[in-house]
Amino acid sequence: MDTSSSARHTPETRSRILDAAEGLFVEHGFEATSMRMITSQAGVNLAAVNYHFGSKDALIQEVFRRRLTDLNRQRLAMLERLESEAGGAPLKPSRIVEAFFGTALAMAADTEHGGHTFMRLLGRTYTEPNAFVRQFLAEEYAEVLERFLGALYGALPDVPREEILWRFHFMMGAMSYAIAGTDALQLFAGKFDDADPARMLPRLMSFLLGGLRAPLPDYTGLAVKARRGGREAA
Amino acid sequence: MDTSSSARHTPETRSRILDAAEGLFVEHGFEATSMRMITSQAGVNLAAVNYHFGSKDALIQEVFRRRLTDLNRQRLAMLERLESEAGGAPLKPSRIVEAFFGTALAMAADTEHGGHTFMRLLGRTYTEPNAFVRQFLAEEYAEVLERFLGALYGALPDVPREEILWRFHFMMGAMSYAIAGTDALQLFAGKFDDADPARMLPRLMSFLLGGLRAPLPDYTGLAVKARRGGREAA
DNA sequence: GTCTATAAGTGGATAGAC
DNA sequence: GTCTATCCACTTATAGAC
Repeated sequence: MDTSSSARHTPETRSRILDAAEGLFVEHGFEATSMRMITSQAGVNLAAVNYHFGSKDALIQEVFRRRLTDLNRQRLAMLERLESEAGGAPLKPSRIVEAFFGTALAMAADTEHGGHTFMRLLGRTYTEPNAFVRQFLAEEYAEVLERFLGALYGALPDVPREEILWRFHFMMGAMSYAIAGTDALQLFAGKFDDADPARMLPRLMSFLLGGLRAPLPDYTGLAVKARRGGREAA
Repeated sequence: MDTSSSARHTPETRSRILDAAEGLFVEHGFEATSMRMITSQAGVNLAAVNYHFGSKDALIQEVFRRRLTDLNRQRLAMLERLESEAGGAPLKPSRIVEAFFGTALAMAADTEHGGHTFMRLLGRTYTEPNAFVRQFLAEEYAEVLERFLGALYGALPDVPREEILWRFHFMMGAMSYAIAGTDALQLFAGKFDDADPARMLPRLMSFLLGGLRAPLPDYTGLAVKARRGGREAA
């Protein structure tokens, strides 16, 4: 944000800190990453973080804002292009899904400029315990989420909105694991022969669309009251 | 609350600590949860954790082991029952998926004995940065994962194993978000009208099976280079 | 803008009384 | 097994020199 001409002498310190923080947050999480780790990784002085960002929390926020603004702008632009091309007609669900998740996967495929690192971080942060981070993320996402859900409601008029909502949520979970799984997860470690990022998009898209267009669930036979305790053996 | 006023003997100190830790880990994460928070929530002395478990890391491990052993035993028992019922014939994919994810959702529906709390924690922990936690989880899951993947390979002989592997991974992501989403996520906050846990199983199952049985992705037009590990699927 | 030094506080872990 | 009192490594954040 600081664009004063006198600050020209150290133009990199800010972004060096952001890059270092991004990488360390992915590797260790927010709490386990100390200011000392960040500044030493970035090759800057310990006090620089507080000078440039004010606090650790503000730094975390800026790590997300810097990339998320761009990602969500891309998403909205893509959706608007689809809508103007369709000229009032309902969009194909596959195009909507691709506009939302394809942009994310494109960013995740960029290993050179930190996009991959960031998307791993983002995927995990949806379920982040830190309340302030979740709150901030929800605000950053509010508009784009509203727009894409609205587009899906229009594209799938026969599917109850509640189901679309849940399925969109499931899709976000699948995507997070898709990105995390290529290198972060130990669970499937050594099992994947083919983790080519270029194949991830068609791979994930098939799965997502299959799930989105699946037959609606059958709720008949469910007790009205929620059952609890899975212990029972019929 | 206080059961005995005379003797401060608390034979259940261990489990009180485990319960408190489980809840606080979900709410704040491992790093942000201090021993002092845990012991004060459990109503026991600070030193009790180190006496009973040895260290904070060992406590974390025990929080998982206590429930995961049971969950995975249920899963394997369910799978074995399916296999013995089928008598050598290949299983239906839907039954396999239900055996794995249905047991997890049943545990997540149990809000009274902490199952719900634990499943939220578990879902997040697959992508946990803490290496020691991930490693431990991978070991706990090794057998059950091997067995269920094998069953799916047999049930879907025409689908390349690599695709099944990825899709299973996607399914786990969807399930994690399904469980987390009912109360942890802020992103969709206020949007869900119907978060009835009893409806979650059919809801999620439709999505998962739709994704698992989706048409295979079309890789034509993608560059074949940049593959690692070298094994080519025929 | 960058640095050193330090303040003010929290973390996990333990020794030793009971 | 449970408790108190404590150790000290390590945290974020800041004051003030350059």
